[in-house]
Amino acid sequence: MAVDTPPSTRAEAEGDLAERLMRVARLLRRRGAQQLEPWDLSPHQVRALRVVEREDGPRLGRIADELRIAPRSTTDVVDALEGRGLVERYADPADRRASCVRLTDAGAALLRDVRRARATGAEELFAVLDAADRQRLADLLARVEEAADQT
Amino acid sequence: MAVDTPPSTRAEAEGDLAERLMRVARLLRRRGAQQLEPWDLSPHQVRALRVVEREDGPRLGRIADELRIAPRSTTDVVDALEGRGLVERYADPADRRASCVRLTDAGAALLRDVRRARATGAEELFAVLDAADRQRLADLLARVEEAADQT
DNA sequence: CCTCATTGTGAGGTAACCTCAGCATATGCC
DNA sequence: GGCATATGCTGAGGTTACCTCACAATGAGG
Repeated sequence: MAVDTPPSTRAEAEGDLAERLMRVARLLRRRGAQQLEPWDLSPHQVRALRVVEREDGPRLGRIADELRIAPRSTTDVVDALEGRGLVERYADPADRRASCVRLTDAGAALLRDVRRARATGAEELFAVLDAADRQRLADLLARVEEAADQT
Repeated sequence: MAVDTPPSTRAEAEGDLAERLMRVARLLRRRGAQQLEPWDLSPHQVRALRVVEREDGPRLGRIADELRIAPRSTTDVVDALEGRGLVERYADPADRRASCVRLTDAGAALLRDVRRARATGAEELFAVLDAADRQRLADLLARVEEAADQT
């Protein structure tokens, strides 16, 4: 059915590189998902926790922007996290309409564990490369990323 | 709140590489999603089309395995695709319980277009790297992928 | 032939999104 | 100050893409 599998064309080679990268990313994501299975957290929830940590006391709206979901949906995400005692809401001192969110001790600890588990998974995956090759890989990716930022 | 941002630790460096890769993958995915927006297809539907092309007449169950969804869900995916005239079911000649799925001409054409759009997006993203660097990147990724396959 | 496994699908449930309406509060303008 | 308008969050209810369970049709093995 006219499938051109020979990976020799120029455009094909680009697609190949992209697909390869996506496959490795998938491996990484899958490993990460496995790692955080024991905690029974969705990737989105972890992402929310990370935003809360990074922004240190963001409002719900801020979290919505960061997660690229509707403000209304953020309410539910934070509710779930708060229900598990991982974060807590507190009144924004500067605006009485708004609530801010911060990590509880349990949340901070969990985030630390998740991060470590993830790093372990990554380390495992990249173990085939020696330090120099890992550095090369990181540099190449950095260049791509940087160029994309400016576009 | 005790966030260790200095990216100098060994474990941090691994996490950094992984995150960088994920960020680039996200750029790629986002570009891809934009590209196939005009067709109003979900990533999953495109994936299903690709499976149908690659396997050339797979049963529904096969598609389910490939997409890692329940067989029942595959019925809906194929229904949607068939409703748009991108694929069609036909009776499996070897087993009268089963249906197989094949691309229509429209489906094949669409897949071709999507592939081209994607390749264009990838080319754009990787344009900062010259051919040699792209090759290096592909090789590094290939080594990681290959090692992971054997694990 | 009679039992048991397998294939696809109808029915109905759940989780994570969404939009819209509304309340409480802030902000800008006179 | 007083009032219109914008903003931040949440209740209500819808959509989508999954899921499990039950079942009819068919295949396969004793």
